[in-house]
Amino acid sequence: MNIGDVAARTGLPTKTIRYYEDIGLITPLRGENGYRRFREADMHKLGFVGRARALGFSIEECRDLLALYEDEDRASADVRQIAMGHLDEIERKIAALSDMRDTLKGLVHACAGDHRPNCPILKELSDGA
Amino acid sequence: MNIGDVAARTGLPTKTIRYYEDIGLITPLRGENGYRRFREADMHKLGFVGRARALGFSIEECRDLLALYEDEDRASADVRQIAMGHLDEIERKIAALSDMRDTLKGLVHACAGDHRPNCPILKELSDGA
DNA sequence: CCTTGACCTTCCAGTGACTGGAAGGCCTAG
DNA sequence: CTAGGCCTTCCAGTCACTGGAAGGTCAAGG
Repeated sequence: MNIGDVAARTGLPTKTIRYYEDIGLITPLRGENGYRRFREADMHKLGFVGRARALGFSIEECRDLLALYEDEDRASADVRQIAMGHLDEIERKIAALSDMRDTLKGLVHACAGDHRPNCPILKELSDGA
Repeated sequence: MNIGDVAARTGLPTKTIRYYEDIGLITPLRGENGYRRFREADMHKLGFVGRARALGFSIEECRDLLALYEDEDRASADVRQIAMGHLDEIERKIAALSDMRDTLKGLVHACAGDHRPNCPILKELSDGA
């Protein structure tokens, strides 16, 4: 299979697939014409990485997860630890964003949003009161 | 005032302050020795940008907000629109992260996390079921 | 046989918002 | 006169791609 077919099947852009080869996540074969030749296993790995990325795992976490996936003697505890670390990270991001949202909501609510210059949003940014 | 004092007072790293000059957010004066010389107005702007960044506004949004702040004839509606656009962005990010969190939580919960290799997290990433 | 257009290749540069580090000038205290 | 703590510029790296240029390959149609 050529890269275009793999892109269509996995939903990943060809650029991204080449990038994943660059950084050693996958190692497709090469045809005589220099084209990448993907096996089912390569496709499968790309799907795996795509789903892990969609859950917000970093590339390095994806690499670790892939390694665990391919290790028949893995301990599920190792997988779980990566997932829990990532879950913590996500919770922290959500908390930070929620704080921003609450503050912003208050400011937007307090702002008349008309033709006049008076604006509590700018006042807050200016004073930090 | 030298950059170190400004950094201490605003809480921004010196590197960041120099970067903000690079991209034209501030324009401190220069002493005969080549050192940056910051006026109160520069400090004030840096505080403004620091607070806007803490609320998650992008640098370009900060630039626009600063311009509005310095425009006595601004309409508060323009400020409000920037803030509301950013608020939307934040809500979308929170929603995306919440989805990830929910999925991950379910998977982490389903995983025994012991010495055995069987792992629903890997299974999900592998199958996308 | 030739051309067209859709593929594929590599390589380089840019994104956002910094951050780290090297190499070197300036300034004050002892 | 030296030590150290400032300051300067410039270059490179981060993360995970993304865009684009220049060029090779392949299948179909004339």
